[in-house]
Amino acid sequence: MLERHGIRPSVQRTEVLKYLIGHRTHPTVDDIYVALSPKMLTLSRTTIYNVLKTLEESGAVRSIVIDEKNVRYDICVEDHAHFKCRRCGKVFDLEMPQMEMKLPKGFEMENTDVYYYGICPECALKQ
Amino acid sequence: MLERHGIRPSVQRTEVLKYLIGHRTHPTVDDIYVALSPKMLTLSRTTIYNVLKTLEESGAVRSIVIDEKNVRYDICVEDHAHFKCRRCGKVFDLEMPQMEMKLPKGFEMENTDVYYYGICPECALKQ
DNA sequence: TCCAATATTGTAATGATTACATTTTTATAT
DNA sequence: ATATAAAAATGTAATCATTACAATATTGGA
Repeated sequence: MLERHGIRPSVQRTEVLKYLIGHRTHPTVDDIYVALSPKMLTLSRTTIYNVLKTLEESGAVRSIVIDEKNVRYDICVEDHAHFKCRRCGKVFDLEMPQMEMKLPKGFEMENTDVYYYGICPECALKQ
Repeated sequence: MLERHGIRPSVQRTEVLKYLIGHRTHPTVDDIYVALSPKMLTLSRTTIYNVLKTLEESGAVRSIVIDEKNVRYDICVEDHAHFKCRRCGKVFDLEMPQMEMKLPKGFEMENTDVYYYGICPECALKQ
């Protein structure tokens, strides 16, 4: 998969990518670092930043900035929307809605981010 | 307007609100500070943060987090979308699109943010 | 006018991200 | 296998927006 995106595979790149594939929870840099560092004793946070930057530039992952201080990463790069639960904080992938927009003359739109906020099913049941 | 939102009017609150009403450019905290501090010599950045927090909590303004490090503020609190020009960086208010979404069972949606990215009319003409 | 509540101010702390110099690893040619 | 040059990883220090907090100032009502 790395090679398909023109990225030279290294141990660190492979592990970060594997983590993202296995954990579709939109982890932060720190989530990834905390998860991987016990197995990779010399792993550095900076490396995670570097790897994610490389992966994002090649289009292998996508970053999402939803309502908070730190950036999250998503292995799913197809067009989709995100839902953030304001109770538990989890971020879910949702289908992109059909949108009918009247873009004023002259605006050239390239892409769209859609973020929903509310309560997720699990938290809704708890109340 | 402040009183309508249950906020005690102070010089600082009034000036920040006036600035937002007069500058619909989605300014950052720093934009506001740089603009107002020459006229209010003792003005503090912290005050701007405090004022904006108060204004946002009362629903008088809305904050937007679009693709960057610092938060922007918008006096227009009605439901609308935002367009960010990737060339000049300006943020524009746009009409909220008609959206037809299939929200999976159990998700309780409260509000939605829609962000467009692309080239604004002015920058499109320049090229 | 006085007093208590509230707001403002300035400094210091926080915390995510980046810059950068050093070390390590990798791929290739010898 | 060895040497070498390019690329990647590492760790420390810097940056910068935001927040915490304590001190000072302002406000509105008794």
